[in-house]
Amino acid sequence: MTAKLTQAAIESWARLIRAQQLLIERVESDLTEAELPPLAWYDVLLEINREDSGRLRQFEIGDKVLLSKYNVSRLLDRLESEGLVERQRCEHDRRGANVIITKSGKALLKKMWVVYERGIEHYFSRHLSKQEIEQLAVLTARLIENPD
Amino acid sequence: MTAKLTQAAIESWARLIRAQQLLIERVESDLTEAELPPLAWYDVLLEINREDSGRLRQFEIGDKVLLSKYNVSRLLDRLESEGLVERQRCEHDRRGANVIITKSGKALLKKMWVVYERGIEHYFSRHLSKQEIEQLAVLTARLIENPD
DNA sequence: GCATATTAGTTGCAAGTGCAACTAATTGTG
DNA sequence: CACAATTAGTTGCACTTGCAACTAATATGC
Repeated sequence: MTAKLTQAAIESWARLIRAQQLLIERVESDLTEAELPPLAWYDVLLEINREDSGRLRQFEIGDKVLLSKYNVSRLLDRLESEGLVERQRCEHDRRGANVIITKSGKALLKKMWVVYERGIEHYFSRHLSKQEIEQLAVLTARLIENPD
Repeated sequence: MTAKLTQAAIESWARLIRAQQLLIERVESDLTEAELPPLAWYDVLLEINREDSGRLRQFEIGDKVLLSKYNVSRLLDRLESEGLVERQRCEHDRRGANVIITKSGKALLKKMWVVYERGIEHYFSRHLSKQEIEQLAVLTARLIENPD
């Protein structure tokens, strides 16, 4: 109960939050400038595209990209109306849908990656050594794994 | 132009983003559960409270908490209508306002910190050693400092 | 000193998000 | 098997955010 937080811990926390906000903001702004959709679209398309089966249930998408079910539902509405994904009735569980990525979804993924990759290089990896990148990966993995 | 991104860099980036999203989500959810306002309110109140002068211009708040001017404007509307801050006409620059924190603003800051502090301890510092916290602070500082 | 550009802040509108309530299918329990 | 509980997904509503347009005050350039 008595949280014995050091000043260093608070500062480190604050910087982690801030760094991520800045990075995302910069990449989003690059995407907007290139007249491309936001990162969330990329994330969803990427996860579907990654699957060997070529499809993903909506709740699986939600788990993977950290979106609540209603936001997945509505994000997919937008993607579908842009012809980037399709929803197919699921045979085994007729409550739900399998989502698949279309040809133009894959094309968009490619177009966005050009901008996204440059952003990661530019705002992130350029400023860190191989070892530092590895360190960061280890530490953030620990934070992700530990739900509390 | 030819971004030579390693797989390790991409993975490290992805984890940084993900870790921060999860941490924020957890803290926000703790705040909601405690029937307290979102983190953004805390951030703004904290920045004002930190000032020796006891006041901050709106654009300064925006710079500090990484909010666009229109969002600062509207967030302050909400804070002001809750009696947590006050806007005072600025003498030297009559376009703008000085924002000050009220007694109940300070009280809220304290109440929120109880929950926030526990979150930082729980989701963050508990899982890292002193050295790791320091490492993370150094690396994220580098990312923050380098605008591109 | 005056026209122009810039900066501070606000606001209308469209879009996105969170919450709670809802439908429909599935799973679990007796 | 029947009934309750859970899970997948959608939707209405209120609130938040992003963008662009706006007002008003200050700074700049000739």
